[in-house]
Amino acid sequence: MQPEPIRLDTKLQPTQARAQDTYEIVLATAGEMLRDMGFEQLTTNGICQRAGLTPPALYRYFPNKYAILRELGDRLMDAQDKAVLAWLDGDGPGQGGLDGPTREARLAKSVAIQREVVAITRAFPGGAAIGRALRAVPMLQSLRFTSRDMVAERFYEAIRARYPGTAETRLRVAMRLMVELSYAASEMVVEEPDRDAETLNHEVCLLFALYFESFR
Amino acid sequence: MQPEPIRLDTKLQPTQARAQDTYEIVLATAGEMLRDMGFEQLTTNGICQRAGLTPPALYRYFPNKYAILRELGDRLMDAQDKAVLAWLDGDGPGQGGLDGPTREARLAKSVAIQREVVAITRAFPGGAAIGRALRAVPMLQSLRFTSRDMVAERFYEAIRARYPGTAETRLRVAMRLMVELSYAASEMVVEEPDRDAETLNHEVCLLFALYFESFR
DNA sequence: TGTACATCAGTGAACGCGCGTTCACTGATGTAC
DNA sequence: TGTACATCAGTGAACGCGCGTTCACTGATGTAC
Repeated sequence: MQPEPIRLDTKLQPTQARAQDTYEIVLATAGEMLRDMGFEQLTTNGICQRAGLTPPALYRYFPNKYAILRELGDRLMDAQDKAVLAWLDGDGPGQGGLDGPTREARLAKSVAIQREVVAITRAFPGGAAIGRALRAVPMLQSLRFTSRDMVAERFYEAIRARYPGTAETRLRVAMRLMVELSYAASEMVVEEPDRDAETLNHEVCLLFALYFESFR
Repeated sequence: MQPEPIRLDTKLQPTQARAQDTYEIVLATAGEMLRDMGFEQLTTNGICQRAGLTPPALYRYFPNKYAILRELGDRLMDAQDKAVLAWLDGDGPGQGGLDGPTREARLAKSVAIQREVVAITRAFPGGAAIGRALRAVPMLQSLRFTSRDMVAERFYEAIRARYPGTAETRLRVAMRLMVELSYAASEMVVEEPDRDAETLNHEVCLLFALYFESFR
């Protein structure tokens, strides 16, 4: 007899304004607790207590605590991905994030998006902790992978025409690596002391800029 | 009234052979369960059941499950660090891992150590999962940071004389970044399908090789 | 080499607590006429 | 514009289970003479 599979989707969507507030308060509180104590200390009763709710109010919208984390993860990744893809597409032909007249110009653009991703993560309640929790919970790892592979594929499409001399499989793997390491670098910056944040942002962008030039 | 701080050190060290076996079986079983189910599904009772022990046998050596994870983390990081530092020092003057007559020669050496770290992680029961768990449990994050910063400092010492034109603070930050991203890359390789492993190993080494050349 | 005793190692069984979750209900909001 | 009813949203209180952990004990190993 198989154990019942754990549902990860949310249940009812709130319709009234009060319900919408409750829904958001649950998520915000869960994010804070994740930040303060880590995923394994995150409990539904704890969220309710801190949020000033009773458990059935939470269970009206979320079937279990994994669904809460999934929703938080979805939102954080969406926010990051949106920013990165908008940057990649740019605001006109030849104006994408990877375009630029000089290496310095391109580097400056990279640093800007790197900084933006860090800012998004920092502004998100429990941002850094959410990323770590998604890694640690096997059930939710696919979320990270899906997001990463989607972004990597978009980068691949954006650059494959530029480097006809480079094998497609190599470019694909390179983009996956680059996106994964960018995530890791962002997480590192978020947790590092502020004084090193700017240097780290700059260095990681330089790292990838030099790497991209090797495709020629 | 503060809650009692959680001890992370092990309790008794086993003296007899049978006890040594028990100690190791606990660790090996915990590693497997970590791999199969993740940290938050890891329970002391579960470890005992799977290992064919009763709980008091476990509690004779480990005060709680964090101490088990700490010991696993210690061992994995030690094994990785030892390999990397031995590589860095090499087997004679001018024979360190970073030395080499040509870029190709240096790259080949980097790929070798990258491959070795991946192999060490793969051979370790629950290797990849241990790394993720260490990230996710706030209490144990310092383990990762300590290991990373120590290795980064050794790299810094190994290269600072070569690049007198590069600011020391930049080199230091660069080495921390490099080590952190190497960890991330190794974890990625361990979880990726085998067919991409070699390409990834090669690409990540190329990435850092090009970066190091920018210090000149 | 055998015996007595001390110490080490592990068992069987259970504990209390807090976790995720649910039941039966009350109060708040929206809507039809 | 007011009233009656339906639906949405949340409460109070508790549930059973499994978690980490411990008590009192038995069996295994080592050691002194």
